[in-house]
Amino acid sequence: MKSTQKSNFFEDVYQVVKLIPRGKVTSYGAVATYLGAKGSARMVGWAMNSSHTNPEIPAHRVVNRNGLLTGKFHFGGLNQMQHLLENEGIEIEDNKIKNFDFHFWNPSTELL
DNA sequence: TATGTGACATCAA
DNA sequence: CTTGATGCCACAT
Repeated sequence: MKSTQKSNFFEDVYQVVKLIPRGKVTSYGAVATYLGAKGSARMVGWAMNSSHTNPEIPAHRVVNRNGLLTGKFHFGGLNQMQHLLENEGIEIEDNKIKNFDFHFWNPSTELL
């Protein structure tokens, strides 16, 4: 167990993000709290940064606590993230998700 | 071992 | 409304 796995933390983040239903979004802090790393929302963002090696990670469904698409600059195009979200039925305005509360998917509550 | 960094969160002014 | 500062934890060098 030293060469087949990188870090459970990243893996856990990926698992949770991949479990996000279509048309739903979550926040870094929510995922961090669910993983037990409460207060370490940055770690989730870090994991997302590595998610580039994991094409199965819908990172576009992970936004900051304000529903703001802070990470869109890391996508291929600046509109890529917004387009993906809009494609799932989520409305975006000014780089921010509208009805964020409605689209919010809390792993600690929904996933359990 | 120590230092720097980060797609955040939260508070204060 | 905006900007600045601080805390947090894991990873890279």
